[in-house]
Amino acid sequence: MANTAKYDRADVINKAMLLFWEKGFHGTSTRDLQQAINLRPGSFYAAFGSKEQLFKEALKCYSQKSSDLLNLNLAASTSVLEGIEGFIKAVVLGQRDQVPSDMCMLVKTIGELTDEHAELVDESKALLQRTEYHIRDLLLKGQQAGEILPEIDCTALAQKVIVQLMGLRTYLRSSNDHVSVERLIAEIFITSKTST
Amino acid sequence: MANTAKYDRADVINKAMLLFWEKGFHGTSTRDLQQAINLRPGSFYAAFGSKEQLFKEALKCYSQKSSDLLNLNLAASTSVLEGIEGFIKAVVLGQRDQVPSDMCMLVKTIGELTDEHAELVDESKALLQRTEYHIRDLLLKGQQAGEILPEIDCTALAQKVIVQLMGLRTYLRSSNDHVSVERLIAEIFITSKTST
DNA sequence: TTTGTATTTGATCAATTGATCAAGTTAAAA
DNA sequence: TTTTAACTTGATCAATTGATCAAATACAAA
Repeated sequence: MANTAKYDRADVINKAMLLFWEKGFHGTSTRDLQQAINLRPGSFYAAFGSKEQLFKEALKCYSQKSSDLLNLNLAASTSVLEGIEGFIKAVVLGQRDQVPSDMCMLVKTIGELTDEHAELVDESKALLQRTEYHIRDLLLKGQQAGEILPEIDCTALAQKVIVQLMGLRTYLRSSNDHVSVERLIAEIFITSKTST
Repeated sequence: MANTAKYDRADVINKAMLLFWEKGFHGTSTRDLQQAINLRPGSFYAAFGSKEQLFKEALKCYSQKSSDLLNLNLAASTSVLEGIEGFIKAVVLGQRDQVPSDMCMLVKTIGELTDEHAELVDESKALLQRTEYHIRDLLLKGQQAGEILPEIDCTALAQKVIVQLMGLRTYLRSSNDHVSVERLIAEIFITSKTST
């Protein structure tokens, strides 16, 4: 063996994620990154190989943080539906100044990039799909617990949730209208809930 | 007077719009543009001043095309609600292979760009808001015509339409699931329509 | 036809891009 | 302590970026 790396890989990826999230793939130069994470080109390319590979790691990091936030809201709630709604509120409204962009990093990525960076687009799509399946499974659990009307198709409802998340975050970035967005969030599950 | 320009400005802006829509602001180089519109740098900068100014013109062009499509669907329909729903279907599902991207160019722009290009972000936001107001006014007209339940808030419904448009176009780009998206479109006005 | 001005052309600019590499430095293993 | 392999550093690369400009060209007005 020999020398050991002086940086914390997870921390470095997290910092890169925040910068990519804010400025996008093309809007972030490798010099921006190297400065933000305090690595010289040699270490940078030894650690990640290319800007594209680091971006892919950043996407995974972002998705993991998002998943953590969902689990946090579930743990703090007494019902699945309440947990998911708490997650939606947290993501769309709750952390606006703790985060570099109102919009979803995965949405920003599939919006920005073309076939030229197919691997990054595909990764973003896959991570979005994973989130959708996660929410579908949670909804099914809530349905079994009697929180959701038995005639509701939870696969379709999960799709609706993802569409609302995409739409609402983008709408908020565009309009900055908190009040209306809060109302629109409250409407998402209104016809699916069992009356309690 | 003297020499006259050999290009059609509207045509040039339209071609630039299509390229910007596909590849985004940073993903499109001035050389890409100059080749696509067949203009040498001198003519290019004499005509548009900068990449940013041409992008702004492209945004306006995009929004005008979108408005034209809405009016086309209204003209082809017997009711306002049918016209708006036709527009949504056309935008989200109907022209997927006639257009360089599934996603809305205005959404792509506010997603890609930061304060560094505030003028372009603001222009995109303004054009999105104009569309929302346009739809709100149409919905009010439909409500006066008895198509929409009198207790419905058309301002809120117009917001909902914009959110769905943003969400559904993005979701389709991500999932490629036509069938589900078609179902989600049908649900938009389901609780607002008067029963006929 | 001549004149004068607007347009077109292609070379070129300085800055930035993503990435490479050899030399120097560090610390674990022998 | 010596060895050795991994890491760090900063100069540097070729390519591309947005943009400028002088010279050549073309056309409407005189």
